[in-house]
Amino acid sequence: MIKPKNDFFDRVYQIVRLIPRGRVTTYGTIARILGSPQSARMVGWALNSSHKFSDIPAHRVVNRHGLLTGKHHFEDPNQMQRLLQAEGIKIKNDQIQDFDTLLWDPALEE
DNA sequence: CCGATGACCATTT
DNA sequence: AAAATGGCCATCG
Repeated sequence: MIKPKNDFFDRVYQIVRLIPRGRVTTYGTIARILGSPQSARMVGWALNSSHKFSDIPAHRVVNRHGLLTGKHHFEDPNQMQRLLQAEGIKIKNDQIQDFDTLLWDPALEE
């Protein structure tokens, strides 16, 4: 059987990887899907490790307000905003516009 | 080994 | 209504 503890990390990666292009999700949303609505911090930590991975579009993951809180952790802070804009997402002052529309919730899709 | 921190969110005072 | 703290799990010193 699987190990829930290690799975936490992996599960975050799975979900982030499944984020469609032009969409964004939040730490809290992912955490809720994982089964712990308050483990959003671990989601952020998982993304921190995701830095070493290449298949983790962390730029599509933002905080509850659609604010690019983690941009500072990227190779270049501007890159996160640039990537999102490249997908058709409009950002102003690190704030995603129409965030409510772009928000992708797996629970709603599946 | 123990203490502190971390890209957050929700609840309580 | 705003501010403060708790909670979650793992990694770093």
